Amino acid sequence: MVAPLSLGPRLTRSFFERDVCEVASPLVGAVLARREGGALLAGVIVETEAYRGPEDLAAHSAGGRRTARTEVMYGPAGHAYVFVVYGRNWAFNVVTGRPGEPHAVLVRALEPLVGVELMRGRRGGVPERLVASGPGRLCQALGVGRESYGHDLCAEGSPLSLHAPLTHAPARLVVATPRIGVDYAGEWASRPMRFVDPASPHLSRRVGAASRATTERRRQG
DNA sequence: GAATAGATTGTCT
DNA sequence: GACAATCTATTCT
Repeated sequence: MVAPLSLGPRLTRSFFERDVCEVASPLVGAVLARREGGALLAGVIVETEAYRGPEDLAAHSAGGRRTARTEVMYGPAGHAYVFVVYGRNWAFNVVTGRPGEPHAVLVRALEPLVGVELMRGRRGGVPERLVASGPGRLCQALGVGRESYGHDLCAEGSPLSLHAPLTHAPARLVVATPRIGVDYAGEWASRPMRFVDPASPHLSRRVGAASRATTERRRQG
């Protein structure tokens, strides 16, 4: 009997209270976990995007827009912002910064780590590299939906949680690129606010060689 | 492998 | 009524 894999310590509120890019970058390599009754599902984050309302025209909180949907972004950091895109797909974000700053990090892709077969089954038996390689795909794999809206990811016992990188995992390369699907956002569309591990086969999109050369940097594991 | 079209529904005007 | 921080299948090379 193999001992269950133990996740790293849960990330604390102060981790999320920094600038949104200072959170989005080190989240690459961190672990997103969900507990469903007895089952544990988890994956290593390999792709994130930072959204910095109100000035960021790509953010739902652009221009200080404050509605029932965006409300949680105006609250304290470390809470889940979940929304629907294109009718059928859910997307999972973490609120960052200080209360009143409507910032959030979109988690776009995971490397399945725990509960892989359960997640794969939910995704129609697709190859593992497609199990959580996109915002909608990872929500489907983890069973994240509207009921996760506003959950406090830092609270002890919360079914959704974020954890520090596994201690024995090798350091990951983190590359910044423009964000996906925000062409309507003017100059904000080209800003390097998407953070990926370019070596991962689990990304929603591969990273081009050009952006790799200009923006890559090493991060402590 | 790359490009394209269609699906489908919550949210906001 | 229009649109969207996407996904999938299909149709090309």
